[in-house]
Formats: sequence, C-alpha cells, structure tokens
Amino acid sequence: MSDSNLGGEASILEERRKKLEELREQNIAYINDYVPTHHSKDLHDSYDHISKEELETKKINNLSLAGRIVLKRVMGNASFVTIRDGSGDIQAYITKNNIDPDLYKNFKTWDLGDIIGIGGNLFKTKTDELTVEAQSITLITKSLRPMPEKHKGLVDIEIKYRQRYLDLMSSPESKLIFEKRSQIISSIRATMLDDGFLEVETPMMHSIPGGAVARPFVTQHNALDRELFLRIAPELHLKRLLVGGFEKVFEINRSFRNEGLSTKHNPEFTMLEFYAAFATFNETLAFTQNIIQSASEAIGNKKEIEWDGEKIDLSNFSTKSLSDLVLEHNPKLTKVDLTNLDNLRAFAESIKISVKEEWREGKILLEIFEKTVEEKLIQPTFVIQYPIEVSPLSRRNNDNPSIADRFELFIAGKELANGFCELNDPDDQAQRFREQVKAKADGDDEAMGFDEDYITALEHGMPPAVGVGLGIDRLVMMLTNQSSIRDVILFPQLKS
RNA sequence: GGGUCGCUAGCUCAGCUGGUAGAGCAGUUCGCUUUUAACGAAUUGGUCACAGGUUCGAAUCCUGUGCGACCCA
Repeated sequence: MSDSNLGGEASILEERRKKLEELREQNIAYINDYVPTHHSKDLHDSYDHISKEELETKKINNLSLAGRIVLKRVMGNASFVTIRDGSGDIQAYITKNNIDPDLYKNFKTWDLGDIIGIGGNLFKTKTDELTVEAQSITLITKSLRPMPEKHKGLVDIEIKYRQRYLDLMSSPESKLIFEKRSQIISSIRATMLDDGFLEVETPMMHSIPGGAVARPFVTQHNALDRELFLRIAPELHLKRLLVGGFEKVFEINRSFRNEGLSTKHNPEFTMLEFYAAFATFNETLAFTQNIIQSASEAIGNKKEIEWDGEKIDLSNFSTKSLSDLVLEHNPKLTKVDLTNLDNLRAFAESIKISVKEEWREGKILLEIFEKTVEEKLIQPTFVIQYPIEVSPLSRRNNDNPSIADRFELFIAGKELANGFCELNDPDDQAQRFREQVKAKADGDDEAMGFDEDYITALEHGMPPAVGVGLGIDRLVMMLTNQSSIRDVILFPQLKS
C-alpha cells in the first residue's frame, strides 16, 4: 500500500498514523468514556473452574472489559484476540455474526498494543478456555508504536529500565515484582502502626548532611541563596521528634547518596527508619525480625526462601558479637590480639587490607570483619557489639565504653538493617561531631558536619531510645529473589 | 579505573577459514468462522555502531572511538 520508500520503523509509524487519522476523521480517536464492568482476573477467578455447560446455563452476558491487544489471531470472518488489562489476560472471540461488517473489517487493521474495549458474554471454547464473545468492540486508544516482540518479550536490558512501561506491559513477572514491593511496604507500615508507631515525614533537603556516613548531593536554593543537601538519612530529624515528645516514630522514604551506580546501589533508595523511646535493645531485635517475617508472609513466601542461589531460613535469626565472629572466621587471631593495635594491624595487612595510619583497633576490627566474615553470614544474623569509633551516633555500652549498643542484620552476606541505642548525651555527641569535622578537614568527604541545632535539641533532653534503619530496596530484592537493585526500583538511575 | 563479551531489518537473532545480506516476529496484500507463539501464500524493510587501516574485494581481519552488559577494584 505504502508507495513511499521509508525505512522499517518509519513505515510502521506511518502506517499506524494513517489508521489514527481515519479515527480522527470519524471523531472516535482517543475516546474517553469507556468504563468496563469487569477485570479479567475476576472473571478467571469466578468461572475458570466451572464447566463449559454450566457456564452456558449461567448466561453471563452484558459484561465489558478494556485492555491492550497482546495477541491477535484473525481467521477470515472470525478472530481471537488476547487482551491484557491491569489484572491479567483474557481471550475474546470476535465474529462477523455479531459485529457490523464494516467494523469487523476495521478491526482486522487494529494492531498489537492498541487498547480496546470488548462487550459481550462469557463462554468456553472447545479447549475449555474462558472467552468473551464480543457483541461490541471499541478501539479506545490507538498505539502508534510497536510493542516488544511477542515471543521473547523485552530483552534489551537498557530499554527495560529506561522505558519501564514496555517492560511492565510485556512482562507480567516484572509487574509482579513491583506489586510485591508495594505489598511489602504496606506490610511494614501495618506492622509499625500496629505497634503504636506514628508515621512522619521529615525534610529531604538539609542544611547540614548528617545521620550517616556518605557523600551528599548538593543543590541550590535561589531565594535563600545558599546550598542545600539532599538528605543522606532522616535520622537526626526523627530524633528531634523524640525530644519533642513523640515516643515512637517511623519514616519510609527516600534518601540520597552520591555514589557510583551498580546493580547493588542506586543513588536514591528507600529506607525505613524507626525510633522508639524507652525501648530495649533486645526487644528491638525481635521487632526487626518480626517486620521482615511479616513482610515475607505478606507476599506469600514460605519460611525458607531463596536469594542469589542461597537457601535462607527466615524463621530463625541468630545473634552473635562482632569480635566472636571475627575470631570464629580467623583462627589465626586470638582474643588478646583484638585489643592489641600492633597485632591487629599486622594481621589486617597480612590479609591485604591497606591499613591507614590513623585507624585504631575498632576500625581495623571492622575492616577485618567486612573482609572475612560478612559474605559468610548467609542465615539471618544480628551482629552486635560494634566498636564505638565506627558508630558516631550510637550510645556507649554501660559495661564496656569501647563498644556501642549497636547491631547490624546480615542475610545472604548482605547488610539488611542497622540499629542502635541512640546517643542522647549532648556533650558526647558534640565531641563525636568534632571528630567528624576533623576527619572531614583531613579529606574524608563522607564525614558528617557539626549539627549545632541537633546538639541544642539533645540539650533539651532526649529520652533513651533505640533506632533502626532498614533498606527497603534490599529487603524487596531478598524477598522477591532479585539480584539487581534495578529490578526492584521502577526507574533506576542509569548512566546517561 | 582494569578485564571479558556484545553492537547486523522496527524487535529477537543467524551469517564458518574474507567473495558483496538472511530467518522468525512486527508491517503490507490475499485466503481462512473455536484459534491460542493460529496457520498458508506473496511482499516491504539494511550506511552490518562510528572512523581509519590491510586487501582485487571487509559484516567478517587489524587499530581507535562511542554505547551497553557482566566481572574485578
């Protein structure tokens, strides 16, 4: 038909635009008043299990559905189309017997990807497939561009992320991950609210980046003529709320860290942070475990799940101290070595850690832990008793001032959560800030600034509290068995 | 930043030791009233990522650049 000599893509677009022009001429392009009575899943749920004969006696008539054409089988004067709506797929049967012949002829030119409406009645084909026999058909939205290939779906991984809608329309598995993500977050929210936590929102734009050790994104407020930082954590604001008198608060929202892109890191990511005044360390471990187990159940997982090829038993969380774990996995180290700076340094260097001049025992111990233990913590493990010097916001342990009342949760070798008894001594906190400021001056661009306003808040008195941060993206990865963070974030940041 | 692999029709991919471009899907046309990755017939569509080089001749061999994926730091 086309007398032009355009290339492939241009001719496809031109062909479809021509069809659109005809719709415009008839004043039926992009119609806006089609309201379907049903979704495909409801029909499958209600009638899939009923026999062909029984379904006929029920006379399910005058229903309508709307969705995208994903498959099309035209046989002269009768056709089948598979349409996909928000709930799933269903087949429709369209014959010239029931449809105006001109409309039927038109229908044959409709393309994969077009959004159509089908009105009619339900029946089952001789292969027992639930099908809508069309009494009316409507082209609701013309699609001008071709859908992803119908057999293999979308395989170009870059298009999958950059044009996520193509992934979602062609890959139900991908869509399911994001449905589960939503269910996981709902479950977490329900667990928090059930336990009496108040959901709050604190600023995303900070004057001083704090609450974590990371490089921030910098932005500019024109009217104030000053720099602002996208938050790297909500922590310091949430604790100000404890000062104000809220005893249990949580926030589920984005934080931003100016780091490289990888399958493990996205510059904006979602965290749950919660703070509970007067809570004890141990009950917080149990509560954290409960959050994760409930979320897993909410998406229908069994007790044992699989992630990255590892079988993980989510019914059993253990608790071990950091130094015990380091000793366990490094038989050459003795308990005495752990408190001897020279011995520790020598050991760290022997396993190819480049130890910096200013590192003390705690920092070296943590590096040894990260290098030799972390990846081996496959089953859920709360690691406790972190060195105080690597925990600038946590409270010192009463019995041992060199360690913090802090835990990190590891599953499948990855850190899922981080929590601690909060430091509420303003003088101790001020001293820790000064150390951070010094580190920053010495070139550590991840170090925190001195947050004077936060110190003022602590001087008003913050109740003793436990706080926890839990990475939602990573949790979703684990619970849906995905190995790339890009598969659990709808629009991940990519190199541009 | 380093290494490995990839880039051929709108999409997914073949294309051997160098001889001048192929298939399936999508599109177009025709046939077909229970198909289901519907089918059968015909047909449109290509600066083989880009730039150099070797050669009588390059999608193919070499060099560089770009983009992407994976692994490592």
